[in-house]
Amino acid sequence: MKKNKVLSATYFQQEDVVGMAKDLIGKVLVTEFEGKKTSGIIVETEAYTGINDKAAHSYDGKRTARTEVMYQPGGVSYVYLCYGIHHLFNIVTNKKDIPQAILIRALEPLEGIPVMMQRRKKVKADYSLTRGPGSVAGALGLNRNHSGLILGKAPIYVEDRGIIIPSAAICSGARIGVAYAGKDALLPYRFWAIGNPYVSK
DNA sequence: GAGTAGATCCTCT
DNA sequence: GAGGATCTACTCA
Repeated sequence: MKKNKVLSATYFQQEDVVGMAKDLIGKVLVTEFEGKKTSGIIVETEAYTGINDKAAHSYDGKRTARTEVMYQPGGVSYVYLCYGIHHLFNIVTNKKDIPQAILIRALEPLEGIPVMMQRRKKVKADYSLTRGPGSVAGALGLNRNHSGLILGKAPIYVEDRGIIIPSAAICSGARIGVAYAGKDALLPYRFWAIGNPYVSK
């Protein structure tokens, strides 16, 4: 019986953001809000490498009230409202003052599926429940009030449940929805588990 | 099945 | 005042 290991903040303070984005595939993201526990296996991520990355909010060291959490030490949540509708959940990584983050794009639901369906106002469970970053945050009950929370304990944490995704089953490619970033949009900073139905097309 | 438009509100200029 | 790290539904074939 494998022991579930909660990833500590120091894990997220490594310098290899892209490597961590890949490593997070197969880990389990857990939230506990209003006494309701929801969790899912991370099956798709994107790395945002901060000041060098035109697609990141923190490009060129831009520092605003919104991006301030990205400058914190790794292991902090960054939740951002996009298009007035969707919340996107990120994990801040690297050391203090280095604004890098990993966007969680898709999960495979494990626990609390009825709660997720309720939050997403769905009557039947299908693959769209946690496919896409806006859906993930919605299903887990995250909103921008949860930005800046420390990961590693309730209500938000990431567990290693011993789920091994072989490197060969992880694909990488260009990111989605960041075409405005020019050539930076083509960087292979997106990772996903091959063949998983929850991964967006 | 593929392509396109609309929703909707916070944030920065 | 404009635009965004998106999703869904609807149209057309």
